[in-house]
Amino acid sequence: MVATDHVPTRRPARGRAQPDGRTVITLAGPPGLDLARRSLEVAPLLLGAVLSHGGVDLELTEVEAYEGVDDPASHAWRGPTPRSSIMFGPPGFVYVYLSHGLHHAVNLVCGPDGTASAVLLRAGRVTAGIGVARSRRLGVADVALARGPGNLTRALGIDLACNGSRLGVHPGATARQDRRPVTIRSGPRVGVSRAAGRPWRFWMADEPSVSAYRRAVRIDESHP
DNA sequence: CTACCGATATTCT
DNA sequence: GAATATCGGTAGA
Repeated sequence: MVATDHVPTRRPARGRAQPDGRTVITLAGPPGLDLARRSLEVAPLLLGAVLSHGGVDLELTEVEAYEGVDDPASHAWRGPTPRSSIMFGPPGFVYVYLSHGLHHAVNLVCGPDGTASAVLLRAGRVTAGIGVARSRRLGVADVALARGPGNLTRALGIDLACNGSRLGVHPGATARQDRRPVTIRSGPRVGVSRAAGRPWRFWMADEPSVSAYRRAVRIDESHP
């Protein structure tokens, strides 16, 4: 087998390419959205913001905040590793990881450079490109196209090739199309066993695209 | 509602 | 080398 010594080139996902070859993910958020704030502050502001990639737009309906070295549930808890180092860098970048060998999950890096803070994007409602999203999620009801972090990335065509790419942020380019006031609820994060008591999950009330809560199997309440 | 389990990169010991 | 994991689909009670 003749293999090249070069780094294998991943097939780029659809979307505009950046100079580094990765694809662009954009975010249209509310006025005043500032990813340099800590994730706990940013997370609720992201509800209603519109994330775009791979020909699909979706309105975020469920997110979770993860802090860094102070948050036992964060991948950054034990300090930087090759996987988590992106979270320790400047805000406005994208952290993608592979979960359980099967699903990708996408986070937006927040907080000042040198701190680790990120918001996991858990669910959204598709507002444009629904045909593309359906083709990536065959047989799934529209309301569930981006329900759950793994399904959200699948609907958008986000995978590890997006890890470390810069987010195109457009604050003030809102976001919600209807003017209905949104009720935001918060509660414990999904599938988290350490620091399971922290109510750092935020979602829109009465929103059918929000994923079901699942408590982690193993619970360690010694780190509340 | 709960339980199981696939499948694998990354981290931990 | 072993354990873990920001999960999701399915089966069964």
